[in-house]
Amino acid sequence: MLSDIHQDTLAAPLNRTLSDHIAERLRQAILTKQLAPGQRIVERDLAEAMQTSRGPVRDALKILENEGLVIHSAHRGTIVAQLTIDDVEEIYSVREALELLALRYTIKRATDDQIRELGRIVDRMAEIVQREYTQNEATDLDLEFHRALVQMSGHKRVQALWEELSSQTRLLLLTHRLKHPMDLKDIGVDYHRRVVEAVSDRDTERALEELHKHLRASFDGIVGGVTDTQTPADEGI
Amino acid sequence: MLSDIHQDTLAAPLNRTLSDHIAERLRQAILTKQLAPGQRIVERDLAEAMQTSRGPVRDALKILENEGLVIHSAHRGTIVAQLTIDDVEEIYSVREALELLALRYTIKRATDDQIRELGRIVDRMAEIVQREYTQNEATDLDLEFHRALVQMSGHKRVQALWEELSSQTRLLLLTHRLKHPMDLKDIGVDYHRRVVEAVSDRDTERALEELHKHLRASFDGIVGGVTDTQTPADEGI
DNA sequence: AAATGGTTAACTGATAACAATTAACCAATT
DNA sequence: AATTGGTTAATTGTTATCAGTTAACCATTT
Repeated sequence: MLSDIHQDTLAAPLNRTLSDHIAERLRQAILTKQLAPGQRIVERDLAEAMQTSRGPVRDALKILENEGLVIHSAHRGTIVAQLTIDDVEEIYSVREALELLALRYTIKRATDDQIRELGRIVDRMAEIVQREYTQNEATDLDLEFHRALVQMSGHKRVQALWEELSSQTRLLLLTHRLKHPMDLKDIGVDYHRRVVEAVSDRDTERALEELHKHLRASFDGIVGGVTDTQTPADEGI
Repeated sequence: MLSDIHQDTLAAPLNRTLSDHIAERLRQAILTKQLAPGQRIVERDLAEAMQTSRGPVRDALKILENEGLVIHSAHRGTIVAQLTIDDVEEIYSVREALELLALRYTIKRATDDQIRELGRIVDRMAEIVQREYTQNEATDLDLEFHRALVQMSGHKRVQALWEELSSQTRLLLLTHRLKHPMDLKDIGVDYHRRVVEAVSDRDTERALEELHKHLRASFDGIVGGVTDTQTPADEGI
């Protein structure tokens, strides 16, 4: 019988190409600061380290370049991107524009079931607040909420652009929160809850307003009081 | 003397790599419908046609994939993208979100000189309206205005994302306008003029409103009355 | 006739070798 | 001392070749 075959066996056609693997490993290395901002990435060395050839490595670097995690210039090579305070503002402003647009579509298109799913993500945030949690967990759950919101819009281009930005977002959130641990109650639960309620009521204006307030608060929490906009984000925030 | 050297000699460091050349030629081929939507692109054949090897061709295809002009899936190859009415709505909604965001920054940051430059683009539109002009010229000038607006924002990420979208925008504008030629007065001059005036007055709310009205009118001009959202844009609009 | 299974041709994914460019270094010059 | 010019090592851009995957085709079976 078909149903005897485990779901995963069907769902995983092992379609991922070698470039995707390498891109994922590199992405993790950058997010965990094993590769420092500004550090040079040499294709041959990386290929050797990954036990592969330069072709897939070049493809992987192209992927990361699109995500803004590395910067490439012709004949000169590739370096790990450095985020300045200006970049943080850029990332947040674009994120807000994309998420507000997505929200309009989500309110129009999401089923009640999907919106309940959104509520369950917030419930999980409320749960882990009660016990021990790492900033890593908190950030993942935070992003999971926003990703779900964008996914439910059904807007393919917004989804794609948001995913491109998400790596940079995660990088700057982690960078900041590891230095200045935050109470998840402040950054997440309440704001998110209010967004879900407005979406559930299909109240577009209120939902847009709540999401705007949340993102603004999150942004202020990161750059609060910083004036030197040229300093790399590692030092400056 | 330095000034004896012609400007172009300095400005063109011949930095463009082969991949960029191929991407540009392919882009033109797609925009001029020499490559039809849905048509398969075979790497080896393209390399031969371009008198080069598959490496640069693969790089070029990655660039076009980012711009949404082609679609690639692993082991199966690359095809020229087909735009449906749904895609047109997606492109316009994202464009609007990005351009409205850019506009806020442009009003804050652009110098009076830059704003006058914007006015001169509108003047050129007004001029060619008086004489013969092709839909191609009209579309280029239209996009040039919006590009300038986005460039003046100084917002690197919005600039990059807008450029990614611009190829698709140009494709759908040309596709439509070649079938239904439009009077440039309707699509451009007046709307653009009002945006420039609002920017010149540094009146953010009015500028946002005018740009919104312009984009909405442009969108309606394309999809007006179409209900079958799945039909490829070539047939449907 | 429709569905299944095996076979093959076409094509992409990956590797390895070669060519072109850059940047660092040092000597010579102003 | 700063600038220019040539030289070289390191690294990327490009080409050429091999390996793995897909999809079309045809024979076979139900």
